[in-house]
Amino acid sequence: MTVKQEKILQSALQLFALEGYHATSTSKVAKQAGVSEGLIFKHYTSKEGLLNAVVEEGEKRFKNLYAEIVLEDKPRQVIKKTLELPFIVPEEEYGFWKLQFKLKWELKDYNTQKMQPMMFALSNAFKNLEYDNPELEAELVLHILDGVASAILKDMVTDKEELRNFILTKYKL
Amino acid sequence: MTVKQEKILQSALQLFALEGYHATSTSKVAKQAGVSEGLIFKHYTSKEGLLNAVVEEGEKRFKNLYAEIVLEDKPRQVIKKTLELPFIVPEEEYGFWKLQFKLKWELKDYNTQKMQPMMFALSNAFKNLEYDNPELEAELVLHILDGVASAILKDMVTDKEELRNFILTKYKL
Amino acid sequence: MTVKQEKILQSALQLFALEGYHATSTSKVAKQAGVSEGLIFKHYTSKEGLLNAVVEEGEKRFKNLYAEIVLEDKPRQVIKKTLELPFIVPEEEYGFWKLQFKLKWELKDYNTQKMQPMMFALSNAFKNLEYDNPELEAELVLHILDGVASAILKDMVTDKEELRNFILTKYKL
Amino acid sequence: MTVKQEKILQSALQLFALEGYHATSTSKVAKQAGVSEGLIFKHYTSKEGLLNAVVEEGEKRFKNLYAEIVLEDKPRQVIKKTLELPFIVPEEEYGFWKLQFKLKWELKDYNTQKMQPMMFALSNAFKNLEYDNPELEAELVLHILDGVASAILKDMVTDKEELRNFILTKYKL
DNA sequence: GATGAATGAGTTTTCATTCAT
DNA sequence: TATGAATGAAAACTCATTCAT
Repeated sequence: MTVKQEKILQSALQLFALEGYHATSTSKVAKQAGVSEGLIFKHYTSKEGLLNAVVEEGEKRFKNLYAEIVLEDKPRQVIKKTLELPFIVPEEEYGFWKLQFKLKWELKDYNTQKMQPMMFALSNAFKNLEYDNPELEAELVLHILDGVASAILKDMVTDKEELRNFILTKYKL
Repeated sequence: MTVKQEKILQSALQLFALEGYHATSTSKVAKQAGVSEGLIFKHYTSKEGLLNAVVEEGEKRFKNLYAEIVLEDKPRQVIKKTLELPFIVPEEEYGFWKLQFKLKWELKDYNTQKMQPMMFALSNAFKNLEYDNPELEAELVLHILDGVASAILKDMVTDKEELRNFILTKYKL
Repeated sequence: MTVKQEKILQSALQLFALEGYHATSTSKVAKQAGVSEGLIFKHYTSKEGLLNAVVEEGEKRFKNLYAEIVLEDKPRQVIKKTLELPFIVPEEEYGFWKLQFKLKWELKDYNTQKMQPMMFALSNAFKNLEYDNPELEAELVLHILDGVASAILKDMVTDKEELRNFILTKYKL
Repeated sequence: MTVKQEKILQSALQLFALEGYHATSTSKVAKQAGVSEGLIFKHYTSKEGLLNAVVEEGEKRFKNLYAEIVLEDKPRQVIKKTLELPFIVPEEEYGFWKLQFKLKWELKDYNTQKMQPMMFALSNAFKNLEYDNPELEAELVLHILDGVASAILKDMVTDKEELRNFILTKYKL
């Protein structure tokens, strides 16, 4: 991965996040990356290829993010860490995550399996805590996660700390 | 509003929902609507104008949808009806609502005030039920609503009835 | 000639003068005239037909303008009146005359014969005044007329009165 | 400036001259230049950009044309060379100059300062020759220049040599 | 006489992609 | 590896014109 190749990926990430995949032209990406348009195709073969690289990068960061959740063995901690996820993402990364959420709607076949390991970890946690319906509890937590993260990324949450505490208290965490 | 003008709006709605705004060309819309491409511009001045018309239509339906929630006076009912929203939308309308969710991400300045009346109705309801933190309770309900609706529209919820009952039970409704 | 028909002609005149024939769309003309686009075609059959009407109107005014020159019998007066022409046109009519000058360049076959009667009157005048080369004198006067009128219409002449006197003095008129 | 870029400029020049700016489509220009339409926009960003390039080219040739007049120090020669200008332009260049005259009417803000250096040279010449009103003499010469050039370019002058001699004799040159 | 909905061909412009260097 | 000239297809949009009412 050369410096310019990296530059392209970063620019694509930023622009796709800001304007959406379809609304971003390869020429814009090239300009922002400070490279020739041709180079994008040398490195990523097509615009879609570039998108895939961006998505893969997303997957990597995704895995990083919930790695410790999946590995966590204290059930309370699993739930707590999941619900805290949207609050611990640093603001510089909002653009990146916004893109991931955007792509979930924009792409026909955006990998939906991604959440499976977390689903599994959560329902296990609820099982250990002897909740009546661990699977549904897990599902609800993921929906809350999604709803809260969406709101935060769209800058609709004014007091994040307050919301976080409120949610954690609700779940007695 | 002539028949053809209506036809254009319907086609735009459908295609924007299916493929996204940027990925849908005006020529496709025209073809699907069975009209000349020029007519789109006669009636809606630009592609963006057409989008605005679609968004306005969305706003209308939105208001319809939560009209009875806002007018409801029994606090339990306000909350119940809100949380049931994603489950009562008929499947034929999924395309339409998918578009609205998509647009929230795609548009630079998608009207975020839209939820204000519901926010107000909900926090009032929680106040009447003497919850400790009615505003935050209301906010959380809206985030759940958003998360659940997203999941349903993306066809990620296998047993909707089950999920609905589970959520209502959680809130003792 | 109905009121609306007149309105169309006036608007066409103004817009063709301001922006040029090709740069003016029939829809603009209709809008400015406050009529439906269809009406233009009812009355003038085509955009070119409208142009012809404008040109004919131009010819009429043209004839009016040099009518008294051609009829004038004192030779000095013929020359004087010719050279004074650009200075006596009222400023409200500049738009109209600008259009005529523009059309001379824009149209392939703008009637060039129009000047013939003046040419004739002028060379006669110079003949009577016993100039050596009356035809060429006449031609030059017409070129001066054209150059001066162009400059005035393009708003390049700051002191019209001064220029007028200067030219008349030159010709001892 | 690549070969094709040059080709585009030449074709534009020719077509704009022949048919006028507004009446010439970019596709025509591309076809005549033997390039893809897209290339025009790569090199000149817009149709107007192409026009600007054409105008600039005009300005260059313009400067060339009167360079030696401005540098001339014998006052008689300054005036003579000015008035001879329309007669020494080779016929192959008529298309080009026609365009320049056309544009003076077609463009909203065609640079009118262009004549300033000649104006200056001429009034200086007349001052040196102790004419009563050097500025107005200069202005008149420029109007004559404009009128005569217009007539020649519109092919309205049958005997150019005759006219040239006549004018020069008038000014005793 | 007048409207305005509707069209089809055309216009300017954008875009992803290729290729010689 | 990297450039940038070049393309062809498609995009958004305009325009003169027709026609039913």
